[in-house]
Amino acid sequence: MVRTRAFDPSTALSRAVDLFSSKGYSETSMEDIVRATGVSRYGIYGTFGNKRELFEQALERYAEGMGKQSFLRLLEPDAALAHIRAIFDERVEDMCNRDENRGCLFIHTAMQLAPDDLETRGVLQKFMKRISKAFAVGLESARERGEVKADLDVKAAGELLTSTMFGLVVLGRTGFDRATLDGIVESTLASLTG
Amino acid sequence: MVRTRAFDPSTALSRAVDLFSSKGYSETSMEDIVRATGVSRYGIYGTFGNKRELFEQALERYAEGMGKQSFLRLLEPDAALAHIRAIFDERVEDMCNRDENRGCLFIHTAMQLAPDDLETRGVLQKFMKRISKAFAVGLESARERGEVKADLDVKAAGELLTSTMFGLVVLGRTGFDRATLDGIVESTLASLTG
DNA sequence: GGACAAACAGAATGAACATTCTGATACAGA
DNA sequence: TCTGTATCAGAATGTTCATTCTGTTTGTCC
Repeated sequence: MVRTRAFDPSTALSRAVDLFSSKGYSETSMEDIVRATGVSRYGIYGTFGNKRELFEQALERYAEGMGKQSFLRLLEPDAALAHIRAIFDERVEDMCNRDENRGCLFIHTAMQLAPDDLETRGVLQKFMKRISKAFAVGLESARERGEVKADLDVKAAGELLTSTMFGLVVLGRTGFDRATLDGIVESTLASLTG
Repeated sequence: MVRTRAFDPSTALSRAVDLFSSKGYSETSMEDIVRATGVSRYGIYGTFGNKRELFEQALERYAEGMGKQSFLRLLEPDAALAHIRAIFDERVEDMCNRDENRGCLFIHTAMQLAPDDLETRGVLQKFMKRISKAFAVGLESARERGEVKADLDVKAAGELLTSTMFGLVVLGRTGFDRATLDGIVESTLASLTG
C-alpha cells in the first residue's frame, strides 16, 4: 500500500560520502545533501536519522568502498608490490583530478574528531588499522616473492605506508604537482626494496 | 591620548593559533576566540579584521612558530640526522599529550581549503615547500657527514619526510599509541640510512 | 581636574544551519 | 476507481554564528 519511495538509499548514501569526503562533516550542510541527492529532507531524515547518524553510515560506506576498491587485492598473493604501487598511484591520480575535488573522509574525520568522541575515534582507528594490516599482508607476500628487502619488518612498514599515504593526500590537497607526488611514491617504494 | 589597549595582540594571536590548529577554521567560532583570549569582539575585529583575516594571520604565525621551533635548526650543519629525529619525536610527543589536544593547522587548512581559494592554497604550499626544503638541507648535511645513504636523493627524501610527518599527525589524532608512532619514526629514519 | 576619543562589554542584526512540521501528492490494495 | 497512508516539497522553528552597533568606561593630554 501507500506511496513508494522515489529514491535509492544506497545511491543517496554514495552522494553523501562524496560530499563528506570532499568537505568534511561540519562544512557539509544537510541542505547540500538534499541538493546533491535530490532527496527531500523527509527522505534523508526518515532513512538515515540525523546528520550525525548519516555521517556514521557514510564513514562506514567510505571504508567499505576503500577496502573493496584498493585494499582487498593486497590479500591476494600475486604481484604484491605492484598492488601497493597501484594503490598509491590511484591516490595520486585522484588528487590530481582537480575537477573532482576528492578529499579523504578519514583525514577529515581524524582532524575534526572531538577529543571526547571516543566512539568515532575507535571506529576510525579500526579502519586505519585494517589498512595497515592489509599493507603488511601485501608486504609479506612481496617479501616472500623477493620483491622487497628480506629483513623488512612488514608490520612497521605497513604502518609507515599508511602514514605516508595520508600525508600524500594532504600534499595533494595543497596542490603539489603530479611530479612531486609521483616522486614521493617512488621514494616510498624504494625504501621498501632497500 | 585616549584609552590604551588592554590586551597584547601578539598573545591574543597565539591563542587564536591554538584554537585554529586544534579545531580548524570552521569549527572555531569568534565566540571561542573572544572567550579564549579574554579580548572583546571590538578588540578582535579592530586589531585583526574579520575571522578570515584573523585566520590568515594565525596561519602565518603558525608557520613562523613551526620554523623557529623545529625547522631552523636543520639549516645548521651539525648533527643533522639527530635534528630530524628530534622533529619527529616532538611531533609524536605533541600527539600523545592528549590533554593538550594539539592538531595541525596545515592539515586542517589543506583539507578545508575551498577548491577555488587559490590564494590560501598558494600560501600553504609555500610553507610546506619550505618544510620540504629544510628537510632536504638537513639531509644534505647528514649525507655529507655520512649519516645517511651516500646516494640519497635529498630533495625527494625531504618531500617524503614532509608527507610522512603529516601522516603521522593524522594517525596520532586517531589515537594510535605511542609505540606505533615511534615505530613509524624509526622506520622512516631507517629508510634514510639504508 | 576635565574633556575627548579610543576601547570596552555585551546587546542587536541578519544569515545559515539542523531539525520539525504541514499541507499536497501519488501509489498500492480493495 | 476510490481510499488511506507513506512520501513529497518546502515553510516554520529555534539555535548558532559572524558582524555591527550602542552606551559606558578609562587613560591621556591639556
